[in-house]
Amino acid sequence: MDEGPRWLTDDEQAAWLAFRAATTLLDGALDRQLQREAGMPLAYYQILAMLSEVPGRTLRMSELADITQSSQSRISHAVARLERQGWVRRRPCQDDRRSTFAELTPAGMTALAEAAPGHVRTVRQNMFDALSAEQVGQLAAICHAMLGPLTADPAARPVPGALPGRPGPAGCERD
Amino acid sequence: MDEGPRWLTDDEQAAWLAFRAATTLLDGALDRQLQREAGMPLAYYQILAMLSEVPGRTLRMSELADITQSSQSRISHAVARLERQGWVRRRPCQDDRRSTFAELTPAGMTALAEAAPGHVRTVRQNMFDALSAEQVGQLAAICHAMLGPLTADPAARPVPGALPGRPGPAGCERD
DNA sequence: CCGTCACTGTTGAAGTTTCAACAGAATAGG
DNA sequence: CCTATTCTGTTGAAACTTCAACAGTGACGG
Repeated sequence: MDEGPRWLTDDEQAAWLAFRAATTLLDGALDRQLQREAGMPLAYYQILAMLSEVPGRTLRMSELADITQSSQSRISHAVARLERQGWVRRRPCQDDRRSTFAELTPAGMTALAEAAPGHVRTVRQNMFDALSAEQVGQLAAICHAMLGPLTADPAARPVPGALPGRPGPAGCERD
Repeated sequence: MDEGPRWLTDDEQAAWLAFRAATTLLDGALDRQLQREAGMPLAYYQILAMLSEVPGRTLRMSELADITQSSQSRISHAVARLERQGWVRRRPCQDDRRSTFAELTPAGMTALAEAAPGHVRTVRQNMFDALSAEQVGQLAAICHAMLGPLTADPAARPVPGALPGRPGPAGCERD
């Protein structure tokens, strides 16, 4: 017989509330700082950041969606806006004509370079400056433990149809 | 002379990426589960949950905004929708006619009670089941450490000029 | 009393995300 | 070859959040 849900213990409840408060406030602080000083929301900054760290500064739309833990639709809308702003350019993929490349433009690279210091400063102030080196390690371990179920559970992933594992064989080569 | 921003160390960078991924995926999983099984987003569930845990199941709008770490505008829109749905009722405040009470209705209490088990199950599956008791304690300590700067920095709070402490005895000491 | 300022909450528009439906292209099978 | 299925990405509408402006109320000082 099912006992009903196992509610959270007092310790878990306390951790949960603190976790929710901290992540919510941090997200808001990062978003507001970037909007104010760089004119872009955090989600768009992360798109530019991911593109900047990849050879050719180019990724397929679906790779971008995977890396940023967001849906294809969201990426499509976001890249459309970043393209209007001149920070990203779309290019067709020759090997697989279903795919589209998103490429960071020089203007986008500049915008990212100007936004990065303020962003890192905000992350430091609200997170790492308050943590010991030991706590940083603990946090990494905790987050990796969470990523297990989170990446295994299909209901936890943004796009319903996606398989648990990555597409596997890399299809497209860039440039 | 400014050294430029202090970039993240490799350890910090690794922790940061894992933290971002874990919190983003967890948020999405919780939101999708509630939307699917209870027809409400996580933010609205939390409003109902906060109201349910308070004597009289009633809070002022601004208290609700503080507790849920959200803006007054967001609460106003959200309560408007919850009211249309019959889960919350607005009542005028006699003592201070600027204020408005938000009261959880019996229907809202029922909806919350039906949504709670699935929500707790999702939290367990994606978080606490993957963590040891020791890690739960570490996480709580880490989040409390982050809440220091996050609640101190006025730029980190949703509404500019809001009070630093909730029911704090010192309240608003500002001149 | 009056004027000024702070506080509370609402509103509408703009921006972002989600959702469902869709189209084009690759893939597998008969 | 032909068809069905899957993959990739886009689109428009609806939902949610943010932002700026606003109205009503309370608090304070002259």
